[in-house]
Amino acid sequence: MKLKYNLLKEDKNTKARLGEIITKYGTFKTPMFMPVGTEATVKTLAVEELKGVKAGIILSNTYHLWLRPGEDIVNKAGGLHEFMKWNGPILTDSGGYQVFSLAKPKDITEEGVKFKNHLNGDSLFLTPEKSIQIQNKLDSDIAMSFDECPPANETHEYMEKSVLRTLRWALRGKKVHNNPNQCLFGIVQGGAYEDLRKLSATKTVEMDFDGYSIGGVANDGENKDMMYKAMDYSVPYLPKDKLRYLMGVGEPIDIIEGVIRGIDIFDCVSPTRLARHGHAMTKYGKINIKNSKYKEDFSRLSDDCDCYTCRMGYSKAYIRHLIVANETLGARLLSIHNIRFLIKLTEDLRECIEKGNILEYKEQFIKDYYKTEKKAYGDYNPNLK
RNA sequence: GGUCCGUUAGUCUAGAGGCCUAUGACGUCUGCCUGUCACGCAGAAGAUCACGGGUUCGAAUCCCGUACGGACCG
Repeated sequence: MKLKYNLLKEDKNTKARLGEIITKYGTFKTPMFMPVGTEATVKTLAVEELKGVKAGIILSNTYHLWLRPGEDIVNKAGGLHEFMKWNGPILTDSGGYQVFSLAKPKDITEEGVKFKNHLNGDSLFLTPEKSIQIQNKLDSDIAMSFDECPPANETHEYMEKSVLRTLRWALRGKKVHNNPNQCLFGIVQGGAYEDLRKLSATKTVEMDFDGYSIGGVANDGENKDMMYKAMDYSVPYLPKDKLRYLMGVGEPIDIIEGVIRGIDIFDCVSPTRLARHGHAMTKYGKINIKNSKYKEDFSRLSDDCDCYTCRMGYSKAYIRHLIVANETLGARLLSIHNIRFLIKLTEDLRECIEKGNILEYKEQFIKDYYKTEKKAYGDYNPNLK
């Protein structure tokens, strides 16, 4: 059975929407944040812990599983769900993002992309067809089209060429897609160029995918305007009855801005990577647990957090000790906390859509979060309907 | 008691008269991380080169003495 999206409610004041996804592996509400499980594991977390943070769906990665252990082994295991014992929905990224970070511009051709295996330097070639075939075998619930993911600051000339190629690649992938249990999403590209986002979105929608994502926005963290424009220029052309996915985005404010702009699901490595690097996300900004001021701070990470780490009452001092001592439990406790923080954020946003107060929520969130967060949150537009 | 060896940031260390306002690692401190090449990356602080004297234009570096540590001999 393929996934089904039900639009449950639209916000009166913004483009935010409440929905639900029904899959063979369960149902979850949107907006939703997807933890990233690149190597068929959300780093440091066991399946029980993933359930504990109330993850509705996770993301895994075509590129990594292709190289190791290989899609055939995953297939023999009975597919990705059975292999990793996660019986909830899974989305697989196409490998586009990884490949383009490994490839040189000259190695991107119409046929596909030549690049070096990051594990052993072998020369590899990935095509749209190959990416989809691998994903078919991985047997994820949602496969992503193989797209080119150029930096948002590329020239209009290059971006146009790239958008057109990504459209041709999407069609090629769609033609070979062959897994009745798996749906396939198209990806809108075009950087921050209004005409190209429109072109990319309308042409991708014409191909009639099971859902749509907006890509190419998580390349430049400094420039939030570009990200917001990319959404504003794409979303109007996406059908209301299909899921919308903003790829790679996971800063809390960006999730809020995304939901307000009509996005349903997000993914990001930040909660787990930040955790491994010793940071905890809180409503008052993120904290660096390695800072010496937490040495004797026996309070929990957050007073109103319902994650396992906080419920247990693990203190900042203890978690700091674990991170400093390079003990894996530290990364695990922080990963649990951070993922739960982002999923809870999407739960709050769902409640806001029910109540119709998402803009007030955003204002309050910014006040709290950027009170301590040093990085300034620049101009933003409420993006009213 | 004698002979020899050693002593450089919190720790281990590079150093053989000018390239030393002293190297590197670990530790400490701070920052960064947005479809994971990522338990990673960047930066900072931290040393009167054991102490005192001497040789020399110039000493962490050579000489003498002292202290401390070690080895061997009485």
